[in-house]
Amino acid sequence: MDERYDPKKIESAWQAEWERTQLYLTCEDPGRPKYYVLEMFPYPSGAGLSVGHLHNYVPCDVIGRYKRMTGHNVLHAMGWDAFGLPAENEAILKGSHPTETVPRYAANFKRQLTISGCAYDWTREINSSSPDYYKWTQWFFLLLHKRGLAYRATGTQWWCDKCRTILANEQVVNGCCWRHTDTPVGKKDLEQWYIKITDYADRLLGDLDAIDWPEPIKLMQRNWIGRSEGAELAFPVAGRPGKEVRFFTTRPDTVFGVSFMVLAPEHPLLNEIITPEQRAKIEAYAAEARRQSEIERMSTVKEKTGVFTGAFARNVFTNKDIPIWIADYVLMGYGTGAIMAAPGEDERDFEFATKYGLEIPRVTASSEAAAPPSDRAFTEHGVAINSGFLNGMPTQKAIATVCKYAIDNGIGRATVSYRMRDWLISRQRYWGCPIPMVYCKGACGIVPVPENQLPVLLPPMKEYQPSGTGRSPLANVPEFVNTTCPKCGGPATRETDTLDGFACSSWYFLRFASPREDRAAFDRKAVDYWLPVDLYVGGAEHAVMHLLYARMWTKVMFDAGLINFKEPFPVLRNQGVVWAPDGQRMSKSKGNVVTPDAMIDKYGADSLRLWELFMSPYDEATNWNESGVAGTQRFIMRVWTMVRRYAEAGAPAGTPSNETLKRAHKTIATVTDHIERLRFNTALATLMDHLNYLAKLKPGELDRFSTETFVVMLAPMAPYVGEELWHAMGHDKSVHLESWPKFDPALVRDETVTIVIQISGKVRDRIEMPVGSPEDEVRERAMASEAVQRHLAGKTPKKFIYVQDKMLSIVI
RNA sequence: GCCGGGGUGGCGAAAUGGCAGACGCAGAGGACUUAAAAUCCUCUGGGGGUAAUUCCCCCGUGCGGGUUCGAGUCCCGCCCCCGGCACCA
Repeated sequence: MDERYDPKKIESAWQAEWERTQLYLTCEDPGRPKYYVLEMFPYPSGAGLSVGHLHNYVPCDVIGRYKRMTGHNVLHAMGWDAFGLPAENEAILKGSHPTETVPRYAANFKRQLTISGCAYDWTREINSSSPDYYKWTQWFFLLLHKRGLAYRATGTQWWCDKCRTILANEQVVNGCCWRHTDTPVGKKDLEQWYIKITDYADRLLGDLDAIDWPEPIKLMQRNWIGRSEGAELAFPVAGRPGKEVRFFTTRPDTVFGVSFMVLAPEHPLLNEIITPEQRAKIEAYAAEARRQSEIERMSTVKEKTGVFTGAFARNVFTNKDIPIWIADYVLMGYGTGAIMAAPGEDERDFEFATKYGLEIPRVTASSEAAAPPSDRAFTEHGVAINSGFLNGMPTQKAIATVCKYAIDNGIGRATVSYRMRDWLISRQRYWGCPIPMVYCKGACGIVPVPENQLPVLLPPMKEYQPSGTGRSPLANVPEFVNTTCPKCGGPATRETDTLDGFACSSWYFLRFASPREDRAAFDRKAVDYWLPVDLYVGGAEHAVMHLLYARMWTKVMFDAGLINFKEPFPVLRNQGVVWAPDGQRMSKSKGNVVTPDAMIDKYGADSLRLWELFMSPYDEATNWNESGVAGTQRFIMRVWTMVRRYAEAGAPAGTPSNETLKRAHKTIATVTDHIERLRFNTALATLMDHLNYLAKLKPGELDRFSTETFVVMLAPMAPYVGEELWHAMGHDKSVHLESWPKFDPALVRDETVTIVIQISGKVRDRIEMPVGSPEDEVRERAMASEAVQRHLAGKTPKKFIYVQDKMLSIVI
């Protein structure tokens, strides 16, 4: 054993050895419980991995190694989320090509992960942009299509001038493109593919209750799905037989107070109902709303505006004709694109009615006797007034009564509305998975590519940049576009859009179970064995989109009988963001990316890993601070010294002192508990504390049990040093194949405890007592204390509160 | 504006309602050394009392209240920081 710790020397040697012995190769083994730990797979960027990435990968690696030591068969693999905007945009920016950059960047990530000592089974590496992967992404799209969950629709979509492409609703941030936050988006009409995720809204919502996820993430998903109960009703358009305005309301009990209606400016009914005098004004307003920057239209501070259509609807409850307006605050994308306005009970309707001098009936009050406030809407639940057959009913009952009345009279029904919209999955981009659809020029229409013709290969293209026409660059490749109809054999064209990158990441967790399977997306037996994922870890920025899409696809697969579970990730945790030392996001453009390479070169991979674990709770955000790495390196050197002293003393096999033994068992108990709860920082602190004790022992007192269990517990966190020291202690087998040490509960228990004595809540003394001492004995000892007597100052205690083995509180 | 998370020494942070600051970083002093580095030892929230760094007291977890024998932790009201969402009928 070398006198000094030299990370460069041991790290490359052990890497080669682990490679040679295929230490991390994983196979199904029915004899052992499985454990599948998965990090959200990264997009391989040219900036390389940062120390921020490792704040996710190192803890997961520790869990993987720990679980292996506790007898689990662990699946821990890595892949690349390589298709999509980020990879394409980065390649464009550098004037290179994603087919060249992606493999290069991925190889660099792999190299960085390997030198960081992360134990992945690299034989399972996957890449979402390789044909043997995206063949099955296409297959899943066809599955969705077959099950009626993929459909084509014309949508008015956001358009970014800089990206020269269409954006999904989710990609519009504050009215600007999410990638060019200074570029307000415009609009373009296109026919595109949608995934009917709304069909799964209720299950996506309901099943949240059964999974172990951080509550804030669940809440964000609930809010995103945005379920609201209410009624869908219809009022006829006055003087237009057969025409009606359908609308959704959460407050059907206020129908008697509906004094006007508002349609979205894009509402298709408009053209048929507006009066000639109003047409010019309406069209100008609608054009304005459409052209308006979304910042303006969505601004909450902006005063409400609207235009009267000239048309009226018949409120079938009051039998009054009420004016129909349009306003940009009513959105076509939610509900039916039309609302009933009950200005007495809704704040926005109140504001609108006040501005335009519309009637404000009052139909809800806190009680039948009370008058509603005159200066604002009464939005709370209460009692119906001025409401015909609803009068006197509390809001809940009135809602139910109106819903029943609506069904009986053919006006509408109780229903549920969702805020979540269907997933627009088409991208007018080159770097994505081609959508396997064909448009027959004959009579067959839209025809799916037969499964045996998959994959539809992405054609090589030199000039792959968005064309700026709104069409995908693939439209410029005639050999790709022109094909024959799979049904009739006649001339046909291919779909030229590619799939949203989120499609690739909606099933990749299945692929790791059988990554080389070429007859199916996955091998059923392997998936039955490995899935669902036992621990899924990633950033909170994926709270809604990725995690909702992956959950939905899983449910579709379950429904299709392909898998036997409904939730892909029963346990989810979020790692905290590591900000740059300056408190900003690490990015290449800001020049503040700290790479693991630099840290490994300076301190060694194990020191870096320990600092990643130690610097903060893994799920909390923190600023990167290099000075701590020197501290964890110092810790490793002290462990090194301890083991060397142990080895030089001839690896004493003798019995340790009672105190040493107790400390060793307590350390095992605490470290185990903290790792199980992913409290890596305190797990390591416990080991440091234990080392502080062991390092003070004389060489002959350093016993085998304490020293060996220490190294075994350190090994998952610092795999190189763990391995080196384990071998230095005379073992031949890898430490990473050892069993996690067990503790003796009898040795963890203490015989005596320190009991805190408080007087009026202030600590005044501490006494040592045998564990389980009865209260009267503790009281007696406490009252005998000189400090207690001094603070009592002759007063008689009124009351004693005793917490067993912890504290005695004296109240005076 | 709404929703969520957070605010503890010079810094990163500990603490099932029960000894606030474990474990580290940085700093100070000392040992070793010709010297330095490394290493090891000691000290390190603020204020005060005392012969006493070792004994004792007071204050202290963003601010103001409250519950409790006891609050960093629970409740109410504010301030600030971070993230998400944007008139959701």
